Amino acid sequence: MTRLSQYLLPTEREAPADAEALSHKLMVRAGLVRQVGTGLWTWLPAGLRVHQKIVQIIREEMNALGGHELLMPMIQPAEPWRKSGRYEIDELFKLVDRKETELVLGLSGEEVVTTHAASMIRSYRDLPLTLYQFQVKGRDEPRPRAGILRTREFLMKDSYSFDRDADAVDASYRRHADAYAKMYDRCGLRWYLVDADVGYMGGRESGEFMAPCPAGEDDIVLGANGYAANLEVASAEPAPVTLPPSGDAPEEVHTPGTNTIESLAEFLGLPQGALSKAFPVVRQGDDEELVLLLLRGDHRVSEVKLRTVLGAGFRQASASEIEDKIGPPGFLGPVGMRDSQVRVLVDQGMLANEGGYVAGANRTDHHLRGVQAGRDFTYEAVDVRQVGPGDTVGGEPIQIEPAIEIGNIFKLDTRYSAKLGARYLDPDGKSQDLWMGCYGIGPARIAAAAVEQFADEKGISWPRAIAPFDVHLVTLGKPGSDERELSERLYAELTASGLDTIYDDRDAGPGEKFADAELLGVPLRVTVGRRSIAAGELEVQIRRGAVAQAVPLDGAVEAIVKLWRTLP
RNA sequence: CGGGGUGUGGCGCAGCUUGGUAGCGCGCCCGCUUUGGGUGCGGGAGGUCCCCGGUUCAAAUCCGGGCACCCCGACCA
Repeated sequence: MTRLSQYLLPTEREAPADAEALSHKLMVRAGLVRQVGTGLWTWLPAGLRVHQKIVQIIREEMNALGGHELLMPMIQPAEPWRKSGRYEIDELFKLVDRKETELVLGLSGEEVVTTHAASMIRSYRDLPLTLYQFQVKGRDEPRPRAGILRTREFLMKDSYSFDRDADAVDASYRRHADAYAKMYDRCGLRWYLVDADVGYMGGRESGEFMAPCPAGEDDIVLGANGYAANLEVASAEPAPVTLPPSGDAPEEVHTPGTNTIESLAEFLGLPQGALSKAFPVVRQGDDEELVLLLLRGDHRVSEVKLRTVLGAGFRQASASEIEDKIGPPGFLGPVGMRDSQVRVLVDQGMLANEGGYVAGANRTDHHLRGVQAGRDFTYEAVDVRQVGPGDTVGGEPIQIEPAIEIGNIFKLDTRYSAKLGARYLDPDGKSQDLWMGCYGIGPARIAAAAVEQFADEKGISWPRAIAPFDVHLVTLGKPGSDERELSERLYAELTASGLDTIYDDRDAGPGEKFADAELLGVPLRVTVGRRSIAAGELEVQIRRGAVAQAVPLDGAVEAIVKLWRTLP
């Protein structure tokens, strides 16, 4: 029973002044969510219905892939986090109880589930196994933002697969990817599965599910033949650049005061792409190493790709390190370095063009013209460039779109099982590490993405599978009127037909009721007014596109049910 | 963590420069009115002006400290 006169749906005419993202504004205005503190939100009744519908879709698909639901605690002992090496993560909420025991708020569930696996999974006969839960996750985010999009506490479905070996992990991973595809399709979203960095989860391979929309925090790169990748890791062919011809050897030129790419390009009258940019970086770790990275002057470094290439974190080299081993900052190049042992990495975006680049001469106010990799210096080719507009994949220009991350899947392999001692006996009776995968999905982000993707100037337009209600019944009649009597009957019949119906029986004007209905975004609006009675029909409006149609009163409920089934 | 901004009734805001009994629109309550796009008229309720301290006869306003929240960046399964 959902009569608006007795329901909590606090709609607002104006968005909170500090809201920026469309989903943030609309979800607050439509009375779906309310803020409690930075990154902390309450789901109000109508919003919770959306959330629960999404949760149910996810649950059904998890069960269909053979997953078993369980529920693990959100408050967890710190010890397994120390063992896994994740206790130091800044986002991890740490707490201490009255006995001074160290605890954490789970930001995901690997530590606990792997601890369980260690004690409960003994034999290859117990495998494969997939466990999942819906549990609140806590994260001490450096910057919560955009309403419900990045919060410090949120419900997440996290699942974990346990297998015998790498091939079996691949199969579990594939099954999850397929299940996720079904979930997003059922939720009515536009989405992509993209290549991604593994981040602090660690592991061999990961994929991110991304819903394109303006409020997206990430950028995704889309190209020909289904190419899709997070901008952080994307690869593409750069737009070519015309280089001046190279002579037999580099030629030194006097370039006073040109210690930036812009000033040098201007001084020489060349495009920035004809210059080479030098990045001296130090690979971090026990065996720190200074490396010189070269990139086309008009290209940018992807820090994520560089980290992958180096196999470790890195930092900018200090001025003294640069002076010591390469040359004067601002005029660095691969030829004539003070220490010829410095490794030179060349981004492959530089290698595709004929001719010679301009590079620093390792001498103040001087550069070299006509420098060619291989001929003039030895190098390793790498791909560390951040792709950009104008690049191509398979000959077609790429597209770059902002997107919300709505799910993530990882092949963890033995990264957690080895550290937490989760092992099984194989058919030969030998003890082996368990092979794992983990898979996360956030219902709140699916809701926000749906709002972003389908809203119009009047409000939200939910995909029907996750709408808070199926039908929004608006009565324009006063209590006691014929219209009201008809509305009451329709409300009962619609509800009996299985449609979740919200009934606007408030004592309010038509404009207000229509505006609220459009803001809330229920897929079908049924209006009952004097007109309806007179014409013997109802006005039924499809929210998406605001298309109205007349439905004869006779058999109206059946017609509405039928129409509803055709909606996106 | 760096930069910028904001805290005044449920929401959106003015007032602060130049100290003097706190205001507007919307919403809310009551009555009448209106009933297919936030109708009109009348009456009314509601505020520790973020907090603490200071200056002053007097502080929303000036000074000091703190807190909260937002945006950009860094960061971010």
